Amino acid sequence: MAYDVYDSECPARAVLDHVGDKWALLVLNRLGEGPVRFNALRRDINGLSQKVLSQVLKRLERDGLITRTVFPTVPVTVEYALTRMGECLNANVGPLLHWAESNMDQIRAAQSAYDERLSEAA
Amino acid sequence: MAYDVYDSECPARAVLDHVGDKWALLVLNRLGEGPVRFNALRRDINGLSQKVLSQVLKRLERDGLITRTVFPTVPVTVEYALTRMGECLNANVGPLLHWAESNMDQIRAAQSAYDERLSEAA
DNA sequence: TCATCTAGTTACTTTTTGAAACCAACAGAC
DNA sequence: GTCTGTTGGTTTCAAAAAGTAACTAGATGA
Repeated sequence: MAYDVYDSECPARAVLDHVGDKWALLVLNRLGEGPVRFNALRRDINGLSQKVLSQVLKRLERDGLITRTVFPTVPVTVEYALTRMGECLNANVGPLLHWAESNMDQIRAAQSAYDERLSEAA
Repeated sequence: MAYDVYDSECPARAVLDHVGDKWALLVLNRLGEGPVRFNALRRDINGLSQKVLSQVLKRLERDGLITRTVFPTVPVTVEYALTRMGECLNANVGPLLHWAESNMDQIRAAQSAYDERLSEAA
């Protein structure tokens, strides 16, 4: 393996900086269902601001993970979609998000137990 | 599905905030190879500061993803290891990091192409 | 004429991050 | 004895990032 995410100098780390980001994960996953327009992404992903969304989209486009298509409608509409490489990545992202959703009960139990142990110790 | 990562009010989003973090991904993945001590993690994961590492470890421990074991040696040693749930999560994290490493060539090509298009347009 | 839609950008504030110093407690070298 | 290095952290402070809200343009509908 020529690339190593554990090495801060390795370009793979730079990509991890883009991909290992909660907003990027949500955007990728949302695009996995098909092409989506800018404002639709913003509305669907609760809490995502326009500024951060446009930054995330630019990074993902630069990395070749998504495409940006402008339609000359009035007003102009812009559609974002996964590239083949983006789809390939998303195949690994989906399980991560799905895992979070399906293990929440166990996680919440662990958090409660942890907090209780802390307050007992104090 | 009772939980929804797209909803900013959902606890699943809070967990995504912990898990969708480059440092947490690297820590989890490193622990996937077996228990590791604090300073070993810090040394192995290039660029990770003590402060951030201790924050990440606390969050992951609270979420029930890792265990923290103190050995009364001199000086004291602390070992971190994945719980069963952590291992389960890591099964989804590994492919993500591996994907980044094995697709770097294609990503770098996309970045170069993107940058060239930008400079041409300017 | 005023508000609304599109997809962003810009300015400002607040939060988070990262670098470095510091802590205690002990072992071994000098 | 005291200087260095080890352990696993916490604290402090400056810098970077993120969030909030306002603003852009150009056409549509009320």
